[in-house]
Amino acid sequence: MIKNINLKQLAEILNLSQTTISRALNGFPEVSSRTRKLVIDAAAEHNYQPNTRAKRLATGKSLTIGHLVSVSKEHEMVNPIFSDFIAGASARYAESGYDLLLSLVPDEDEFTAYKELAARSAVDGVVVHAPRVSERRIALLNELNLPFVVHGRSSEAVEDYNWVDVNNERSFFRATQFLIDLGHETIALINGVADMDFAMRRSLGFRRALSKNNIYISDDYTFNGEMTEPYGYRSTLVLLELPRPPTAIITSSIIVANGIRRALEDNGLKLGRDISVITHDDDLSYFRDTATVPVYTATRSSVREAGRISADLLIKTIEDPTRAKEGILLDSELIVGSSTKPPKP
Amino acid sequence: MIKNINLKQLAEILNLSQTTISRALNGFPEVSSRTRKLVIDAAAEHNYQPNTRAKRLATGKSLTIGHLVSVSKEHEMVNPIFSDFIAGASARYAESGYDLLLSLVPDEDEFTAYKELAARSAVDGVVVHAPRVSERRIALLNELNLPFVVHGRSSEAVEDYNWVDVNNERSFFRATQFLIDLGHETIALINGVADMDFAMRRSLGFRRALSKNNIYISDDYTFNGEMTEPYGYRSTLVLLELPRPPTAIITSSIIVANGIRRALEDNGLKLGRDISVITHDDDLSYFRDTATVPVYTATRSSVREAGRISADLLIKTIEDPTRAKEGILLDSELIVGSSTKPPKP
DNA sequence: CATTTTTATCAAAGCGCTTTGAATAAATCA
DNA sequence: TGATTTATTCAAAGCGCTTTGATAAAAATG
Repeated sequence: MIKNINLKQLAEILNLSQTTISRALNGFPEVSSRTRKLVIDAAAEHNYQPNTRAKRLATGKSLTIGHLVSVSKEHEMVNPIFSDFIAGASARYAESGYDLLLSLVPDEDEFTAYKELAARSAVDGVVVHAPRVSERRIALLNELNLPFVVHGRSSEAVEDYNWVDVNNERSFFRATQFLIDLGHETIALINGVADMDFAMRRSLGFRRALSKNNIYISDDYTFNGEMTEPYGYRSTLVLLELPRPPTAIITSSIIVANGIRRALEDNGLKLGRDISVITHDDDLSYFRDTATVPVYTATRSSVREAGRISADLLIKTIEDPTRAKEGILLDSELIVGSSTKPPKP
Repeated sequence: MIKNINLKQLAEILNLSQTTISRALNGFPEVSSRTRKLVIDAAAEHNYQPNTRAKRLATGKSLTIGHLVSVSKEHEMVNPIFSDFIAGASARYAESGYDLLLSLVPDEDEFTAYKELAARSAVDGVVVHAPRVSERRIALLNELNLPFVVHGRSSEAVEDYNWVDVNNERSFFRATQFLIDLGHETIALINGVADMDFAMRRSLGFRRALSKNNIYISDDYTFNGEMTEPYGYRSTLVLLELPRPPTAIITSSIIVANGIRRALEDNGLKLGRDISVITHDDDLSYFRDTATVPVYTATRSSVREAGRISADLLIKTIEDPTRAKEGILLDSELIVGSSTKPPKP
């Protein structure tokens, strides 16, 4: 059985004080290089690692970053992008010695969960996922004085805060314009839940492109909901029932896009040829489109990269609390695939 | 700004010793009920929560459970089931006051990561994800004396260990038999990575059904790989090129199944009518099939439920280290959907 | 060479809890 | 009523680190 030793034992072995060992291992200058080498070697030999619990109490830091992911009660849905986001963030945390505390909370308990985390001083900072247009969590976290970074933005927030977001409005504006340029005039939007900030911004971009081109689309052509595959399927069926079905559909998630395609094919329609589709593509690892001509025309932006960048920003904020708040706007690419064609005459 | 107080301050406010307060809040019997009420009320009023760091050092427990998820270097792929698994586990941890420490590590660093976690005493136990047929982590964790539960099993392990698994062999045996009963004789298997234990067992079940029915299938009909959508697509294209394409396909993931369907449809074939498909369905929240007649015939088993059960087993093991090791075998249902029909004559 | 400065090391305090062992007050017993 | 239990409460130690302030030895200075 592998046994670990503690600082005191290592001190006895080396015949040095705990102070010196602690300093040697933490890179303080007031240790002779000979001693430091001795200490480092002995630590490696005896498999010494400072006890996390003790270190945290002594330093007053948690060396932990919290991610509270809320689980929609209605569908018990976990946003699938979060695993890739966290993969990016986790890599950055590891570099700086932070642990990642993950908590999936029913969305109605979200508020309490943040308060509790702060009260018991469990984390040095948190990442706010899935911000709404109007987001009470931002004010709360400021009140709690808990450093945070928002993945996304919250349009109605009045105070400054750190955020990392994709240019959703521009993204969907371009996507819509692209379809219009191809000749489409009846375009549907299958979007996320309406009060999510990203959904609102995408809707804005969509509508700006339409109005710029003097195209009017009735509300029958837009959908808001949790971005599941069946949601894409059902919404598309509704669209196909309309007196004048759309010739193109824009959607917010590749998972929804899969549902759209299924609905099309169930109705004997072919993606691209019969109805064009553009999706936002978070570049999820298990859907990564590596074909030479991608299946979907997409506004693509790596959510894993966003995770890395958010983690980086958060760590900087934690380590320098006086740091000015920063917003980082990532751009998405418009990747042309085979799901978009001019409308059939 | 919301300020939190500590035990000492609360003791001064109440004019009681820290001992009494600690005991009152932790439910010890030697506190008068009047005092206990006083303490609990004051704690609530002043928003007192014991400092996590201090509590952990004092108790010698981390009150934290680690999940190390390895990220395949090759595809940077994060297994999509893990978010639903963790959603289930997280709920159980919350009940008992455990935090969840998540670390996504490149698979070649996996071993070191466990060692480090144990050496610095950061967790009270871990969940082992994605066990291989031959799994060194089991011996390692036993050596480290770190409680653990394996999600899945490792067939070549010699020692006892805690595990929670689905009956993969039986599941795929039944699925295969179901296809054979429908009249299929040329059946393909698009499976996970070969050295994963679940993939091996599913393959076993598949082959057992075939040989029981005296059906011989060449290796050209079986695939092993990371379960992405493009993998399902590409494998299916290969199958369709065979001199004698399969009339049915079994696969290990609904995401792969999506790729299969896309490949079929790109070739003018219809799921079910032209080629039957059975998939294993982990009941992922964003793919949850709620149709009255499910799209896919599937061996379904909720991975979220598995998460809950694994968490429960791990907590029991942590709280009673002498507890005998336990294996929990979950069953999957064979849900008949519209993706399976008798083969075309 | 005596004095100041620098270098290297250490003992002890402190982080905010839990827990041990003692003390006091109240209740019960003989 | 005095002796014994029982019910409450408390002071102090301890968890394993980091950090402060002191000290001794070595080096630099005048």
